[in-house]
Amino acid sequence: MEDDTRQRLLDAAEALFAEHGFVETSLRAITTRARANLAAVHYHFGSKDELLRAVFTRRLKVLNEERLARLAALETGGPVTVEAVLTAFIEPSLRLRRAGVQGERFTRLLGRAQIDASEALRDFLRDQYTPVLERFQRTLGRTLPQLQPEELRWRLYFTLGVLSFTYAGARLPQMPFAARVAGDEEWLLRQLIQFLAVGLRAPPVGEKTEEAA
Amino acid sequence: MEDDTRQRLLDAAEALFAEHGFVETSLRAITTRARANLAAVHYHFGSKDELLRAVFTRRLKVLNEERLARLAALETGGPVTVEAVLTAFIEPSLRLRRAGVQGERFTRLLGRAQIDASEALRDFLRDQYTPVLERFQRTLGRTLPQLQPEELRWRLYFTLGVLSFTYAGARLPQMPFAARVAGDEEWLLRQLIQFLAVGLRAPPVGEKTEEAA
DNA sequence: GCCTGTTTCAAACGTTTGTTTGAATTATCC
DNA sequence: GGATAATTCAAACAAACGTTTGAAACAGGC
Repeated sequence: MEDDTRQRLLDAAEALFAEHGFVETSLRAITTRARANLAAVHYHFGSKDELLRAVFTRRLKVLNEERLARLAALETGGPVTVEAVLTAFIEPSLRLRRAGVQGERFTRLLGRAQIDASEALRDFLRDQYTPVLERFQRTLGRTLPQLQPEELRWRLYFTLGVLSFTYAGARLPQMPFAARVAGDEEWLLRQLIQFLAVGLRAPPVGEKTEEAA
Repeated sequence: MEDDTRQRLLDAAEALFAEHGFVETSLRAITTRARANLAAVHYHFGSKDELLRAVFTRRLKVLNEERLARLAALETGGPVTVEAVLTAFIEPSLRLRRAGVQGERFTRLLGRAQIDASEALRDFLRDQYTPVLERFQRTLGRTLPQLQPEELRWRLYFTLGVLSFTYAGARLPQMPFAARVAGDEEWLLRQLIQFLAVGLRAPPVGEKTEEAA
């Protein structure tokens, strides 16, 4: 059981980072939860920052590879719908949620990181995300040729905003959440795709399209 | 110049909290930037937490009151479009951005807080947001009677996700941001409303509506 | 059984944090 | 202008943090 401690540290860190954030989580809280010694973090990972990166690497690599594979598979066929592209991007992460409480914690951490992330982590995440986001944008642009590149980028930005916010599980007053999300990812996926697909497909703004009644 | 220091502290805290987050910002950094003594924070506000609340209160109160006033004004007339409701909610905050660098910092802080917020701040924000969100939901529900309450709530949730993400200014690889947002809030407003309005208006899911080609 | 490398452990390190204190300074009023 | 209150200031406080250390415990190979 040499790297059993390693896994327990990753699990504990993942849970606590997702729940309380990176800086608010102390190494003592992590090692206590993992039933490990305080120095174990530095022995196995070197520093707190590298522990955080390890938490991301463990799941993000396979996640984004699956996304890329799905997007690539789409383009071998004929024309592609917006819904299919969205599904290729969202479903892998949603499947992670379905897989268990640890996966759900990770997606929460992932959503948080998009806004929360400190300087150092941002570079790391950028390296991880750049390939899949560029591919995502390219595929989507081919499906929606009527959009100017800049307009497409903004709508992609909004899309990622919805996903980050939802994954992060931002608790809002009177909002659904706790009751619905747990164990009902199919409903959530359909809601997400329905909302995002029509938004992406909306006619370009150009001039003002409509206004108050 | 008794409460001049107070204002300078609020400005400095607002800027630093928005840029680096609450916990990552030390009182020493704040007081240095505000050209005030370290103890000034406790003299004027009592604690770091209360300083944060004061930063929010200063602008959030008038912001949400303006939103409520606009929504109320809408309902005096006849039928209301989704675009009008969205404008009533978004425009006041976007006007804050337009007003100057301090307003932009505040919206960034506001967007961050929706995800970042610690336990204590969450309760505070809930109290501030509950009235306007309930009103928002009620008005929107009347405009979109075909949506089940739960479906409406989710789409509202997605909407707030887009806004929080955009205000927070989450920097993504290859994403637009720096170039566009500054000084071009009209374009951003139209983009937001175009994207969100069609999403809110999308037909209810009920059964699956479409799938991969 | 001994040796070598890996892993764990308790203890301490130096910083930084939010907060408190009490005196010094400045403003306000009569 | 002297008394009174409001504000500023330098200095120190205890607590918590990430990190380091060096010895103890354990592992597997020969």
